Amino acid sequence: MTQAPTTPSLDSVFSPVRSQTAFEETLDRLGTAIKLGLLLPGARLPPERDLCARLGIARSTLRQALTALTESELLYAVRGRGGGTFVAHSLPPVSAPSAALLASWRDACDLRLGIELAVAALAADRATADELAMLGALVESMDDMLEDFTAYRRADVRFHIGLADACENPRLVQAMTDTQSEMTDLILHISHPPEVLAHANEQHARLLAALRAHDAAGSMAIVAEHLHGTEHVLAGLLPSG
Amino acid sequence: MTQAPTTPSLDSVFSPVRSQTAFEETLDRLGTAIKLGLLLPGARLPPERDLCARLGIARSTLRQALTALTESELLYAVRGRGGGTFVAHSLPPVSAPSAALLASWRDACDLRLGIELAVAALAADRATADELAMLGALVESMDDMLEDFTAYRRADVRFHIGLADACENPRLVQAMTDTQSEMTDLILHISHPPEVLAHANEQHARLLAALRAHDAAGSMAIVAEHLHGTEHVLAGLLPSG
DNA sequence: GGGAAGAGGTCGGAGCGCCGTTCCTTTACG
DNA sequence: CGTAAAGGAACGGCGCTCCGACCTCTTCCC
Repeated sequence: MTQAPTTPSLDSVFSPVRSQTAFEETLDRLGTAIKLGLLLPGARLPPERDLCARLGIARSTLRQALTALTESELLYAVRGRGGGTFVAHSLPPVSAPSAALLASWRDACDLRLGIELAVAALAADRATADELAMLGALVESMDDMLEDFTAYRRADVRFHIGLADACENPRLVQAMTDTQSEMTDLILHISHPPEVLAHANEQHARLLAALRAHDAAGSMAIVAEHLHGTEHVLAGLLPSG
Repeated sequence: MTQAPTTPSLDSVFSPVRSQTAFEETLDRLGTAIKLGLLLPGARLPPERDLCARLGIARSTLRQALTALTESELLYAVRGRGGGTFVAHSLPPVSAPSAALLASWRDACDLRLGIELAVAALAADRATADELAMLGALVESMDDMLEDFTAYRRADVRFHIGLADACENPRLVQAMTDTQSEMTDLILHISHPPEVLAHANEQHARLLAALRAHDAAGSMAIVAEHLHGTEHVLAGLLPSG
């Protein structure tokens, strides 16, 4: 029973099935949203009883995650009526990238390339003038953040997720969020001089121009260039390759 | 506490966390691999004791999945030394696409676009001459399958996963497998006249030529065209949009 | 012929994650 | 001062999963 020509790897079929628990997944989702700046410092989460319903989990499970995040000082809770759970105002320093991530960040970059290319191509068709205007305002505001990398990075994440949002496809938004989160530990740990940020933001502006012109191919080319830039920066500054 | 400009959807952060069980995931993985033709009719699975180790689950859990697949007549078991679990020779007719899939297939197409674009771009750099030769042989053999859509589709899946394989990135392979599996129920349920298949296979050949020339941009353009083709076919033949 | 080996098939118990419910405590509002 | 709205805490139960030992069938090989 020999395999047909071009035998695809069955390794992927027989690779480990590792299902995260509801607790782990919740912890990851909320922690990532905070680190990415999707949940801004001081923001209030929905009440536990509402949130657990939206997440489709039991309140006790949700509380495990919230407790863990509180102990990590990413959240704090205020009791009593009008209270709630809030994102901490001063976040702890980001953790160093894990060994696993250092070993596989190139693979993650490949996935990111796909998502960003699709988003660029689709947004060229689907983005409304309003959405493009908002993204344009964001890019302009980023020109004033070149000295504050944390703020710049938060806006950068918003920009890329905003592009996905303009595609009207929740799964693309999710995929974009995932890739951004996977790379952010890496990105936050290497130096980004203002000139580099300025150059990157110029690419943002050029991308918006291409999107306004409904130029899918041009948008994709700019995005590819944009990603190659960060990839080279990472390759140069991270241990080994 | 108003949101910043270009408020990205927090819906994705607070959307349900639905963790599949190990049983469900295993069932899905194996069932999909069979339906996609990754596991050919008559192929023998690894012994249960080996397989559960590779999958990282208990043997009893694996057996639940195997039993379910046997009852669905996708597998059959042979006892005794030299026995094993085998893929059925005559597979049951594919199930009709679910309502959920019919409602969201366009979203799935968007994801597929991303994966295929990334694979095309990266394979233009990374595919070896050997890999391209094997894929070329596969494309040639597909010219003889224009009348047998089941066989053609199996080879088509192999081709696309083979491209991902050439990128040397297991995660891309996995992503490609996922997208192929998500669309295959749809694709198998609409008519594909030989002329359409011939045209699609010409695009395969053109793609290989572009890959041989290390022409990433050209490869991406061909892939985009290729996917738009099937998307239009689907749009024309599926209920509503 | 008779093991030994290699395969699927069966059972029972232990652990744990998650759920649902109930109740408590704190605080603000009227 | 009571009610409402929030977080905080405890308990019982269920289902999934794991582990391990054992059984049954079939073939190979001495």
